[in-house]
Amino acid sequence: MAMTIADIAKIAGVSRATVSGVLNNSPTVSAKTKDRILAIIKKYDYRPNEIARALALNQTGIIGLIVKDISNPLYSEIALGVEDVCGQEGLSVIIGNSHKEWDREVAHINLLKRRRVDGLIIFPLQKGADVRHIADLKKEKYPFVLLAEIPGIEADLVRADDEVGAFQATEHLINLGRKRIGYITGPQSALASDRRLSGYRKALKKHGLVPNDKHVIRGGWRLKDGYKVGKEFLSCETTCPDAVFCYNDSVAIGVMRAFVENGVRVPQDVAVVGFDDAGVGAYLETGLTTVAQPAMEIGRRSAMRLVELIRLKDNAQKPKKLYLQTKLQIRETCGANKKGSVSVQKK
Amino acid sequence: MAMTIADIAKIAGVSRATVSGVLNNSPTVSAKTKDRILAIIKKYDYRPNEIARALALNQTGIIGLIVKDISNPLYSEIALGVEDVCGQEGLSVIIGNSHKEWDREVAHINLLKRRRVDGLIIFPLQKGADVRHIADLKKEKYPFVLLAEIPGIEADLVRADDEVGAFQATEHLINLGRKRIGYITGPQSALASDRRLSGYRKALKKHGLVPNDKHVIRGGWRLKDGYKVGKEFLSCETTCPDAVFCYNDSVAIGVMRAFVENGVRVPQDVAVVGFDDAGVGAYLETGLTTVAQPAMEIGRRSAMRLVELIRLKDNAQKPKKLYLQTKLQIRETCGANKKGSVSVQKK
DNA sequence: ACAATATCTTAAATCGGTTCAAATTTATGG
DNA sequence: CCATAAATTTGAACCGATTTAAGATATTGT
Repeated sequence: MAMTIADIAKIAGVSRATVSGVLNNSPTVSAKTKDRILAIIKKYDYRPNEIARALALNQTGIIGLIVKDISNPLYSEIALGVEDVCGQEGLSVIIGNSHKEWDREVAHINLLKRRRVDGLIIFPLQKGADVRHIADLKKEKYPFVLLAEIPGIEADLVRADDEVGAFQATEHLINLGRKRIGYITGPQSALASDRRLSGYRKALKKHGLVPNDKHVIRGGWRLKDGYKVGKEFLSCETTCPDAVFCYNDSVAIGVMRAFVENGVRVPQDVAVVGFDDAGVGAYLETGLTTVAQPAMEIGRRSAMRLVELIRLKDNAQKPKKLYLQTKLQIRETCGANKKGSVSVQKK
Repeated sequence: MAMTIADIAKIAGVSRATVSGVLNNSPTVSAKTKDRILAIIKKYDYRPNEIARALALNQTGIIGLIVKDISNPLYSEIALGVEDVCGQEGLSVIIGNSHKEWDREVAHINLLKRRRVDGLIIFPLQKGADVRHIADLKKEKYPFVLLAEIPGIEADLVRADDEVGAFQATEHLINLGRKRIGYITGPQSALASDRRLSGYRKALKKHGLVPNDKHVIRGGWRLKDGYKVGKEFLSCETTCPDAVFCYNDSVAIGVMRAFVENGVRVPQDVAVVGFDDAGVGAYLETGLTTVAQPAMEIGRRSAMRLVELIRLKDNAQKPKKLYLQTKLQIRETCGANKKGSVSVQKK
């Protein structure tokens, strides 16, 4: 088996306490013994057992991150940000996928609590779900940060400012001279879709455009949802919009496909704007203009906040809510002219 | 603080050993006391401390997964597969990003060893790197599975069968009547690129086509690498290929972009095939034909193998190497006809 | 040189579980 | 009813670290 602190102590002819002192560089151990023991530790390649340490210290140095699906670029980039910050702090990250299933979300949280992780970052199920497990976290003062609001629960939160993002996108379309701007919503359960709708409406209002109910259509989150709505738009010629703002990029691509198939040109006839900028937009022949989520930054900031909560211990203070700026990524589906050279994304 | 096994024991009026027996449903504890204690556990919402458990059992129920960058769709899908299998086994997964940096890879492995994770799945740096840390794992009989070969180290491995994948893609191009088929390589350090080149060559050979050195060009892994090579191809008209097989999808998209910009039509003038099928191909206007990596399956199988290694304990047996089948995903850049009413019209 | 301090080291308790030989209780059969 | 076997339960050691009061050594001032 691996070396233990006792082995090192015996070899060095000191007590375990002294070795422990060296490991945690306590100032009370003399420089001489410290160096001597350090040398021994190195020589025998001794690696302190973090499990034993965690038990004694009552902290694991591990946090949990629960997302719906790590293979979704949005979440994986969030994860990257989380891991980045945590890595710097010496924390490890356990990832759990809820797959949008309540049972799995609960099971993951329970397991992570048993593992005594120091804190949790959770992208929770939202509307209509039983959220007692989250409420419990709060009651137990377990450090955690949410990546999406849960109605009825006041907790630390980090997310993109959807409303402003949507507002800016819509305003951009208006400034380009578009008059009949449509919005394709996300799935019913997505609060973010409601907020984006709200930003969209505010922009119309500000510029004196009258919202047309026919232009707000329930969509979804997949390409085919957008495609379907695109066909719908085309069927009623009189009200066909000259610009479409979409819940996300997949929907935007779907709606574009429907348009293009029917000879409707993007952006000449209809401009299109997506949301998320989740990796695809830049690869399209006609680059997709989209509201970029600061996904990496969401990950980073939520991790930083979580670290704060963990350090604070006595977190009696009020939860902080952080709304990060989106960035309108202008490409060819509206705004930018098609250029003769590749626009190479940095990153 | 949270309840401990001692608290439950006291409440139930039994010893800690008995409660422990209940938790691990040992057959020696009577049904009656078992039910009674179970009720108490539920009532007080007692959650056993997995840290203490890990210390006593000398196993953590955690595994480590080290990839280059979790925000890369290929790796995030692998991660999904790993987490899926591990979840079923009650294992948690710690993810570490090496960012292609040797230091980080080593640091992650070291930390995970200190955390006494039960095993590791590693996508390692390859060519030219110091791999002693991996060799050490083997020496210490630490259970681990690699997702890419390391020259000189015999270890358990799960990866896609690049060579066969490349062979099939190339053969497909040949069967479509293409005669001058090019290959754009990946970065120098990628062993996978060499294997794909080899598959490509075998296919040419099998069908009696003479390989042309001008058609194998060093590329890279980014869109702009492909774009650059595309321009190169175009500059020497006489040797311009009528089909290009690319190291990955990004390169394929880059080369397509170069072609399209110069009025060369895909697939009519030049067919293009990518590799990976990492999420983008299906979203393009002209769907990208590509060799799909079984990423999820790679994750699943590597996790399954790791679980085996962990269970086996005495893993004196020979490492197993698993090469998973790729799948040629035929879309419009070669092979499939564009679906829908509109054919590929110039804009 | 000696008492008073300042430095360093250690023994033992603790964290919250598991394990197993030994002790206790219950069941069986003659 | 008692001896014996079978079924349960328990006490104490253990996993590998940290922590702190107390003990040991070294240093200082006079």
